[in-house]
Amino acid sequence: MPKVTTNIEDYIEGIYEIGLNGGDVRVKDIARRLGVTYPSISGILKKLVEMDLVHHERYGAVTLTRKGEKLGKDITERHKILFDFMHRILKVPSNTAQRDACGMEHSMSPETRKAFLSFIRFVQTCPKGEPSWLKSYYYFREHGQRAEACREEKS
Amino acid sequence: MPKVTTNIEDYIEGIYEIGLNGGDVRVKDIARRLGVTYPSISGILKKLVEMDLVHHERYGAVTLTRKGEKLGKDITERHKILFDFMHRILKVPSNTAQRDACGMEHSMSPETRKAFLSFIRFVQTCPKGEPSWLKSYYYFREHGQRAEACREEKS
DNA sequence: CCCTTCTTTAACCATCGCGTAAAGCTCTAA
DNA sequence: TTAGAGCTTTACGCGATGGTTAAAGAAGGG
Repeated sequence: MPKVTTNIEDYIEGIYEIGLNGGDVRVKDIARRLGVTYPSISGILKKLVEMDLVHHERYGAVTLTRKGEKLGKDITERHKILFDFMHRILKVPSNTAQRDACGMEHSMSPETRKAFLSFIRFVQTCPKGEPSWLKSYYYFREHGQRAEACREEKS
Repeated sequence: MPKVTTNIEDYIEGIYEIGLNGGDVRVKDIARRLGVTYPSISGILKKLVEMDLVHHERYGAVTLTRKGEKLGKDITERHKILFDFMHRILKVPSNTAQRDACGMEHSMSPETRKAFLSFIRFVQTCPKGEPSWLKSYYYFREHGQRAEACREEKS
């Protein structure tokens, strides 16, 4: 039984996201998204079927099994969490955050994921909008030292 | 010229960190740290020499070139930054944070790295010790909703 | 100077991840 | 209804990666 490599995860993620658009997921769609040739996809699909991650019969559309669906959703969410944290909170430029998330998403444990997600929610549900401490962080990063406001923070 | 794969990075990181203990870095040290056999190291070293990342002559000790030193330091720091953020700030358990950092360190751009580092410094240099908003985050993560104190935060 | 320990060489192996060429389906449009 | 375009699969091959074992060859301490 083949192992779930990062490449496999990328394929499953791709298939999952193509599926979100509605409509069948065809070999050509996957090939286009991943930037490889049709035969490569055929080969990978064999492996994915063997691993019980996708359903696929000759010349048919590709669908994720329950297991594949779970994995696809999982990776997609890890990606989104990392991206959101880096881009929306750390304010890392969008394309950089995307690239980094693509690599990092494969190594994120469920525990870390939960911690990041809570953090994002914590920031985004702040009743006052962008939290003051976050503004202080941007200031700190920009100027190399703390703003005055930060020192008045309540305990 | 071989590419700098994540594996190569792991070897360089390993060599760099062994070197920090002082004393020569020998093939056996690297083998023990990376959990592979001596001949594997000999093989890899050929590649690392070719890539101008290490100096090494037959039966001699291994030293990093300027380029290798830079890379080793770089990766080690990315690892540390990720680990510190996840463990010390997000409070992800140490061993989990270590494992995640090992994978994620390879995909961290300089920009993201700077942002994380600033964040850690921002938290750790808080004049009042652990910032109140961070306590609020732990509370939020634990209880699924914000503590009262958080709503009183100053702008 | 010998013996242990370290290191290297040589040969080999299993995947992996992709490609090309060519053949085989499918489905549509005339 | 059939021809052809487009999609998919098969067969084959390739180069890189990342290791292994077996055995030979240095180094160095007693």
